Amino acid sequence: MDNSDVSDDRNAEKRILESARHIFHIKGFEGTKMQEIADDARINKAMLHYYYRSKDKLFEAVFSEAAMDFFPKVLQLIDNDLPVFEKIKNFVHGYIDVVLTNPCIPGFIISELNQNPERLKKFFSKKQIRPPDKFVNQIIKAARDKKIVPTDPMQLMLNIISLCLFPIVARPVIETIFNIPDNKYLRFMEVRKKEVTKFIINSIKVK
Amino acid sequence: MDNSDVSDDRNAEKRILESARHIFHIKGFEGTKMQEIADDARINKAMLHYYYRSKDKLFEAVFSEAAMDFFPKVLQLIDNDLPVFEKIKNFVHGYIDVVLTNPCIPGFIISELNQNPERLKKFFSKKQIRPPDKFVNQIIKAARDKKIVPTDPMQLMLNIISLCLFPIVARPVIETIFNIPDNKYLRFMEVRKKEVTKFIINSIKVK
DNA sequence: GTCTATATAGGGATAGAC
DNA sequence: GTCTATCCCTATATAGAC
Repeated sequence: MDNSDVSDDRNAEKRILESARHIFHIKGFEGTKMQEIADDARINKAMLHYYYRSKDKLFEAVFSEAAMDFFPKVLQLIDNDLPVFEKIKNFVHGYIDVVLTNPCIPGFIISELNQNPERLKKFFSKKQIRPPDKFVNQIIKAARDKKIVPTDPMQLMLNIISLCLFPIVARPVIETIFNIPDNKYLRFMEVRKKEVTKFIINSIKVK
Repeated sequence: MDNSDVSDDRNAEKRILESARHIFHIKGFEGTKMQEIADDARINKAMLHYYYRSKDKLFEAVFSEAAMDFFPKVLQLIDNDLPVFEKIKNFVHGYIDVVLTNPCIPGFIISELNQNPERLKKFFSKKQIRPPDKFVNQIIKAARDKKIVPTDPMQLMLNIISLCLFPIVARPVIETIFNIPDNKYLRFMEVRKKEVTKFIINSIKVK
């Protein structure tokens, strides 16, 4: 079946960005060839340069888009008014869900940032990411009220994110050493949502 | 200062592998150019092909070396006869120490494996990595003895590894969003060793 | 806006002298 | 074993017709 017409009614510029996104996310900057993007968008290679002057510019568009989509979502899930244990459950479930809809993005961002750490600083100075004040205050207050044990909010936040993201970023490694077949991984992450939530709350809750 | 002679007395083959390791670890397969390796090894490009027929072969050497160095160390630290809480402390501290001596390797392995998941399967079938039986049995027994809460050993192991590795793999991201200057990161990881140990033991310990 | 053709450079690999 | 020179292909980018 050929679904050319389905895509063709969106304009070329959008199709290019879509293909670029798809391929850059999987193969990274160096691994991606302009020809491959052109083919995927069913368009001529020259068109890429017509719309986005260079490979760098096209990559920049894809990268900012990913970062802009990614960081605010963490903040939104962690920096709200839910009570602390509910918030943690909600974060773990919600965050894993969100990431699983675009499972390549975290690895893409991390890997490209290791190549070129300046990229993020440039991005952050433009976009101004604010610190998670509500979360920080909430953790300090919960400790004062003896609901949780004294905890550095930033270390806790890093723990939560590590537990959610690492299994997705390192998926191929984990599939291999834990011998999980590819088609069982989603199910594994479903189970993991509950495990991680329990693990975190267990650790900080005062009993 | 020129330290050519210091390195020159080791033979070319070793120097090449050393440079290849260094550059592949940082830039990955696609990002690495043979010329750059040659320059770094202060040797001619043709020599690379003389010793290691192709870029693929050279990469293969570097990758297996990294994997062979990396996976057994996890096993050695987690699958021994220490008592459970001591083992966890020992693992977190020892593992972070080991990884920090080669901080690029985890990201290198993860990222290359996302590009080509077959690589690890090939490697594992050769090298035969055994499962961490001692650890698994220990966790089951500790739960039976009510020393820890009932815990899936594999989920626990994944939790521990996530907490240790993610902050190293995602270092540039974390430095930026937590605003940690580059020269403070080692200190941050020192603090983190204790935090993570506490966090894990707190979570599973029966009080 | 879209295509073909082509310029230009870079990168992997080899031939062949020493 | 080590070097220079070179082959050949691929990749980014542009020129110019339509």
